[in-house]
Amino acid sequence: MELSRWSEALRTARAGSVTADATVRDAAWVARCVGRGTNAPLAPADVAALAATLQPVDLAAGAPLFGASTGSDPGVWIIRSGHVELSVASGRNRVVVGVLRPGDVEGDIPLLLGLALPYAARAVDAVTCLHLRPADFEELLARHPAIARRWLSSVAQRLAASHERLIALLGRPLPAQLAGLLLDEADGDPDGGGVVRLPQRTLAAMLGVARPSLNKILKDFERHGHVEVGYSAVRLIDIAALQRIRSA
Amino acid sequence: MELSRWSEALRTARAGSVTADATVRDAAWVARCVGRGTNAPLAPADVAALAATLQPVDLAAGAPLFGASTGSDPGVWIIRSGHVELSVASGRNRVVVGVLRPGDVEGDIPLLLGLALPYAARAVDAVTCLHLRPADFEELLARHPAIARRWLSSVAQRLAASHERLIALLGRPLPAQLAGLLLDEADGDPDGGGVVRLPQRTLAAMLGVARPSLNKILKDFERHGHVEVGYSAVRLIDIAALQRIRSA
DNA sequence: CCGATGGTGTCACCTCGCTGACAGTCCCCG
DNA sequence: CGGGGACTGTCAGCGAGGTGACACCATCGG
Repeated sequence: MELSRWSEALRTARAGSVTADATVRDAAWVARCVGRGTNAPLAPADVAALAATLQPVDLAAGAPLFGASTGSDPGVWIIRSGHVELSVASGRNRVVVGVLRPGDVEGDIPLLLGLALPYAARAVDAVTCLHLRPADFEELLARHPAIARRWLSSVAQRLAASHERLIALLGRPLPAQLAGLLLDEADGDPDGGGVVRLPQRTLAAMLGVARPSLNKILKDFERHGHVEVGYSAVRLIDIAALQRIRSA
Repeated sequence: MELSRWSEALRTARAGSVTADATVRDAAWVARCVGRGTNAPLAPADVAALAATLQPVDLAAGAPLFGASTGSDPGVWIIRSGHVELSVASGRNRVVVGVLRPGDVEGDIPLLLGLALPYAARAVDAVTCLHLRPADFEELLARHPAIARRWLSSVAQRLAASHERLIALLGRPLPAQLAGLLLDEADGDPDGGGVVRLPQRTLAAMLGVARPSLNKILKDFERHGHVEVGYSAVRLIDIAALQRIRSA
């Protein structure tokens, strides 16, 4: 059925530069559906309780979790400590489309849809996580109705959030789209304004826009003091101004 | 939080022609998330069994189900017979964004997200349906783990399908976008090729595109014998050709 | 049966963003 | 501590699609 494009990225591994951007785009959007923060299906207390039941997995920096090299291992991953990098092969280079942090839950939605994730995951530093094989996941849902109920809300909220972000992009001027994207994707950072740690190429792909066009707007924002453009990173300075531009 | 735009349509009832299109657009996309066919959370057998437990509701043609006049009645609606029209007020006219058919399930996702639907529903002909108030819905999920489990898959699939359709639109030439939209939204009709029963204005809004631009491409399709353009309806003639254009 | 309402078909003008290319800069790996 | 691969910054030319307006035609309620 039509859902198949969720994993088109992995299947169509051609290196053509046109499809490469499509691959990055799909993966980047799917990566926004990770269970995180208030949208995570499991509360920290749940995770602690489950750690006793389900075997934790320890990984050294650089070890792969799923995708490509591991032969695409289905199941749900729950990060307890460390960071995991989500990347997609595009041509002969790797583009990072997201990073998992402690508390994040990944893999449930592809499991529910019966599809593979369009990206590969690799431990950045030492990582501790829980891995639920599909059978474990089913048992978890069957034995803990309260968790199942929260998981339902979590899935709905995560998909709806991404859905809504996409709708908000349709048919708006590029500056408004970009401001919205930056605000949505900003990492809540220690020091005030957030940071978006993605290369301009990925940002452009997410908006379905050419990189030069995006760069122009970005530098424009920088000239007006709204953001600070760095290497593979954009720091948001004037949140209010960006919000104004978003809804212009 | 940002999910609020799901219902922005109803709240911001300004009649400005710019926002009117945004309203139509949002509503039309949300309407694609109705539980239908293989994505419905309930099998026909489930519905029959529940009919004994939960009070059915009968409505005459023209009666409102939810939205506007009923003061936005939350809950889940399950259509057993008849047709229900989903429409949104845009300026001082009503635009239909979708139609519910027997077996369709509507209202669960807004309930999970805690938001109102952005459109109003009205019975087109005599309608029989089941209405679950929020408490009924919770009880249904709590007492029938198997149904809860299927509901989880259903929600994931419906949102992912809409999500995926949106991604497929980004940055593609208009003809490809339109072909994709027509193929996705076509009503499986008795006689061979499907029909899309939406005014061009709604189609244009869904693509975030101006109506003249859409009309141009549509007439182009008609000239090539791919579709037949009617009043508030487009009949698909050459499915294969449209599929070719979609992935051009 | 008729008028109001809204849907469709089309145009000329103009803006926005794409194409494709090239130079400079930053990182990481060896 | 280099060197190659990515990433950023920028440009000129061009084409797709937006704007706003207008004429004509279905539909429906009275």
